[in-house]
Amino acid sequence: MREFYTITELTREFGVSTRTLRFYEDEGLLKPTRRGRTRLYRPADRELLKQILRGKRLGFSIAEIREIIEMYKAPPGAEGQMRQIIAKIAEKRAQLEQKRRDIEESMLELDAAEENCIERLAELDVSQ
Amino acid sequence: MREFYTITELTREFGVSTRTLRFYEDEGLLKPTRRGRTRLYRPADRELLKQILRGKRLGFSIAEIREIIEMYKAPPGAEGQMRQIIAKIAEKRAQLEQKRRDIEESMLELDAAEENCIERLAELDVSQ
DNA sequence: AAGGCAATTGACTTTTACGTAAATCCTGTA
DNA sequence: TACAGGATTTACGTAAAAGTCAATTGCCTT
Repeated sequence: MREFYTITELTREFGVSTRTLRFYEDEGLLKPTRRGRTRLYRPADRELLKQILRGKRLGFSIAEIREIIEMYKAPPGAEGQMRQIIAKIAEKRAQLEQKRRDIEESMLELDAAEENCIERLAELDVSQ
Repeated sequence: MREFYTITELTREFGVSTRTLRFYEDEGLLKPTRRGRTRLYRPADRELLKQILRGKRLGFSIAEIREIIEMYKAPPGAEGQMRQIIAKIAEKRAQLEQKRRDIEESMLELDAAEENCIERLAELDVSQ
């Protein structure tokens, strides 16, 4: 595994702009190290970016994604702290489960629409 | 099944504002009938609203949702037309499948994070 | 008929998530 | 050393998706 990625390497790999990566940094989502002023992303940063983009595809806002990330990297704190995080995890899981149900229902609708189309095609064929 | 719903009934049922419903109407997503100037939503409009909100939860933009809706209500057209719609359906299905994969990966991460928390709690217990 | 309340319209504002442009700064190469 | 090509910073711009506010308007009730 490579030690570092430049900003443009990541933009090419993931199809995002440099502006986007810098924006995520401003928002506290990414913290690449620097050589002088130029950003160097390590494999861990790259994994984090993957997580961020997954979150985006699922419709989470930057604020929500930040919340998740900070949840993951919370330091091993006191018991109350731990229990809070566990509660947050449960909440996120519930959101994902809702999305999962939404997907299944949407899939069913697509299936119905497709069958409809196919039926119409068959009718067109017959009437020829 | 009721014949009509008022705008506020729907806002209460789905937790959206009247402004939102009017906005969706401006955007061509909903077309409630009218009694005078006041909007009356029929069960079909209510179902459509459900679809819209599902789409929103999954992170689709208004434009994408409009595309899906118009796909569903496309008139039975010529063969080429039908094949185009089928292609669009396949595309949407692929998007949903991507989201499904994203959810599964996110779930795994939540699982790992939770186990981590539980482990730490156990350690705290022991050190007491 | 007057008052009250919900609904409508229209205009302006806000927030989010970047895009875009300009000026500056390195850095390797010829 | 000159310079071309990226990278950075700063600042302003913008599209999407509503929120908010104000002025009416219609309808019911007393």
